[in-house]
Amino acid sequence: MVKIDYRDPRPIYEQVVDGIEDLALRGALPADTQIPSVRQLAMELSINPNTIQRAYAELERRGVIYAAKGRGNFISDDIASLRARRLDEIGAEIGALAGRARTLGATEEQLRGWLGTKGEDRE
Amino acid sequence: MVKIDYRDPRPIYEQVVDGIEDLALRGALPADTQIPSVRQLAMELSINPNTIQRAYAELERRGVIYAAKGRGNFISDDIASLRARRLDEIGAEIGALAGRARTLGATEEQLRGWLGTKGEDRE
DNA sequence: TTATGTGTATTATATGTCTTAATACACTTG
DNA sequence: CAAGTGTATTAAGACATATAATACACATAA
Repeated sequence: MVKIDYRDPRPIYEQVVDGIEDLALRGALPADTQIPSVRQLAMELSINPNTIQRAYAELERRGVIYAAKGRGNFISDDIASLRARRLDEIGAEIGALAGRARTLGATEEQLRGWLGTKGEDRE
Repeated sequence: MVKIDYRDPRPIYEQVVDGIEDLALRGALPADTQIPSVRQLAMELSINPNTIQRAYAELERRGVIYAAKGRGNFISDDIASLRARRLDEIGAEIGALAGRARTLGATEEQLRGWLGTKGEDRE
């Protein structure tokens, strides 16, 4: 479901949040799919249930999952809008990095090259 | 010289490091320019000298400044290579974000648009 | 109804990072 | 020699993270 990297300086709960959000936004977990229970995932990852509880609370706050007391946690409907929002954020990050790169003297060719994979026009 | 933003979740010493590195890489502080002493900058920013000490140690580790005991701290020569390295890092970040954006369904047009300012070809 | 598995909330403890505080010492310069 | 530098050390507090141990309400299947 998710993997924890203990060399990653980010807190565990954040890695869990990002991991599940990633699966949801990519469509790997369709809407209304049930995800592991708090205790299940804690067992699987060998971490404390409270840590998963915190991660799930954050995922619910973000609208990635919804909780049904006594039944479990499920992937939210309307992942599309979450995906769009996330793309906006990524776009803003890329824009900021591009501006910073230009400040340091990067050329437009470099910038386009960093985007990779398409429109490369190699000589 | 540098400004601290207390709403910024990053530690103070890190903000100082990034601020001075930025000034150096942009060329705002030429090579061999003396920067404020540990105690001076601490006074100016109303923070503890130990925090500046830590920031300067990190800047020296990165090669942005060099220290001369009893005299002060100075901007390093060969800022050019540091700038190049930083641009490589930014390029890698942009590449990663671009890949992630494609995974979420971003179009090449979107990606180019996010780079901003040039080659927009607006209709 | 009961048992089991859910989500949820609470309190306590331990650990690590960040920051401040207070010194101390070696070095450079006027 | 005095003042200003870098540098190192020890202590304390605030805060975030994670674990531990419960407790309780709800849903579902036996």
